[in-house]
This record gives sequence, C-alpha cells and structure tokens, in this order.
Amino acid sequence: MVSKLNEVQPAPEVPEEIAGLRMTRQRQEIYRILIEERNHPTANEVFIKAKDRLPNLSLATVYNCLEALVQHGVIRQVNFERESSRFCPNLREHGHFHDAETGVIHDIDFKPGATLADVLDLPAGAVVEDIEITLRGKISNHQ
Amino acid sequence: MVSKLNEVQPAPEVPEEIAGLRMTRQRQEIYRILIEERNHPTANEVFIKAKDRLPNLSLATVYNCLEALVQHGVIRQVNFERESSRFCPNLREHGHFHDAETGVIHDIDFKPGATLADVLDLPAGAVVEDIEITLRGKISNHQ
DNA sequence: AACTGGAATTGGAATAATTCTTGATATTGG
DNA sequence: CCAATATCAAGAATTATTCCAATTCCAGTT
Repeated sequence: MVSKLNEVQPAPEVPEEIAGLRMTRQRQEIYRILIEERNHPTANEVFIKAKDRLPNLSLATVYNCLEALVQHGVIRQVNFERESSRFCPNLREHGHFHDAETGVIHDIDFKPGATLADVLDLPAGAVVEDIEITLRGKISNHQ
Repeated sequence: MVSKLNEVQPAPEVPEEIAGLRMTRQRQEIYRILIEERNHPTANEVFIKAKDRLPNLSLATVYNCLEALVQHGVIRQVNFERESSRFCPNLREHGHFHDAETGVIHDIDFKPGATLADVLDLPAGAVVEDIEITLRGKISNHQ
C-alpha cells in the first residue's frame, strides 16, 4: 500500500482530538514541538521548527493554532515582561523562573499541598481563576 | 506678585530629586498622578491625565519618564497578559489581582512574614531578583 | 546675566508582535 | 456527492513601544 505524497504520519502520541479541539496536521505538529522540547518557545520559534515538517506553514497559522490550543486548555501562554509570549504544555499549576544569565526558563512547582493563598492576603470574596507567577534571577553555584 | 502663565506649581509633596533621579516638571507630574490615583494606569492614560497640566507633553516623554522612574526603583512596571504595561508606585513586595468583571486591579500583600519561597519549590541555588504575581478572577459578594 | 556641556523633551518615523482580512482548501454531516 | 463549516495562507493592518534628530532646558561657572 502506497502513501500519498503529503501523508507524513503525525507523531503517534498525538491523538485526533484533544479537549474537543480537532487536531489538524498543523495543530498536531505545533503541539508535538511543545511537548517534545518543553523549552517555552515563542510563536516564531515554533514556526521555524514546524517549517521542517510543514514547509508551507504560515506564521499566522501558528498564532491561530497556539490560540486554539490555549483556549481549549491544552497548553498555557506565558508572558515575561513585554517579551513575546511563550507557550508551555505543562498544565500543572506552576510558576516560572527565568534565569537572566542563561535565558533558561524553569517550571517551578508548588510544594506539596501549598497554595498561593497560604502566603497572600487575598481580598474577601476573591475567586481566583488564573495565576501567573514569574521569577527572574540567577542560579548561583556557590554552596 | 503675578505668576508667569505656564508656572503651574508642582504638587509640593514631590521632592526635587528621588533616588538620584532629577525630578523634572514632567517626571514630577507623572509621579504625582501615579501616587494620587493609584489605579495602575497605562502610559497612555498617564499621558492623557498629565496633558491637563503640561499641554505640550509628548507621549514619548511619558514613556521616557516612566522608564526612568522604573530604572531608579521609584515605581514598578506591571504587565497583565499582553496588555499595555501599567505602572504602580507601591514599592512593597506585592502581587496584583485583576478583577475581570470591573477591571479594577487590587494590590495584594503577603501575609505578615510569608514569602513565595514558603510555597514554591525553587531550584537549588536560585537567587530571585524580581517577582511578578498576577491573579485574575472576580470578587464574589456571596457570603 | 550670558556661556557651556550634558540631560531631557518633542514629534515623527520605525519596529516588532500580534491580529485581521480575504480568498483558497479541507473536512464533516446529511 | 454537496453544502456548510472550519481551517489555512499570505499579506495588510494595528498597536504598544522604541528610536532618532532637533530643539530646549538646566546646573554650574564665569
């Protein structure tokens, strides 16, 4: 049985549909890049990587796909200062530590059982729908 | 004694110099707007307010002044998602709660003695230089 | 009070990330 | 298969912000 020319197989671990979102070739490829690399790429970085497999992909499509994935809760959008948005497939509630020296962004988990409400003085009746925690600094290797 | 036409007095509580930064008329006015209103305005909102007293102020100057104030640690720059930056004269370490229904941004203090390190699992050797905590949600008035 | 060097301000042009628009393509349900 | 709908591509448009060049202002000196 002969495959049609453009029928490159999508990575097997990406299903046909996620969270009610139809996973087109473009969305699959973009999602695959995020889960394989896990280095919080920008839309443009995703675009460059994805072009290897989808040569006539458009940057606008990358933006569309990333937005669709964010809307459906499949990935998260992360912002550092006013830089380009970055995208992250880690759905656990977590923060980010931006190492200013290396540029590396580390996911920071909560200590088991701990929540932000433990340390913050939230106003009465506050219902928190979304949290963004970003730390900037460096990793010192002094003991 | 007659004042010259453009000699509107700056608010008296703003000193000549803050943190080594020369406080020009423009910087004074911009800083005054921030401490009087405390509603986290954008550069453009500051611009509109400041025009009342400085009719030939330029938006570029507002950006310059805000940047100078931020660099000298007199105010803080706060970002919500990809919206325009907002500016905040509250120098205590604090987070922000963005009420999605009213648009109001509340400063959120830490509980006395609490720090982020109490709840986050920071990597070994991490030296945190800056923290940004932004919450989005609503204030429910149910008991 | 004029002079001077450096800093600040202005206004407009430039930039960069993102969104929008339009027409083409693909996919799904009937 | 056909119609309706969703998605995609390419480029134009938008928006916040930065850059730039030309003036203006200011502090210190004479």
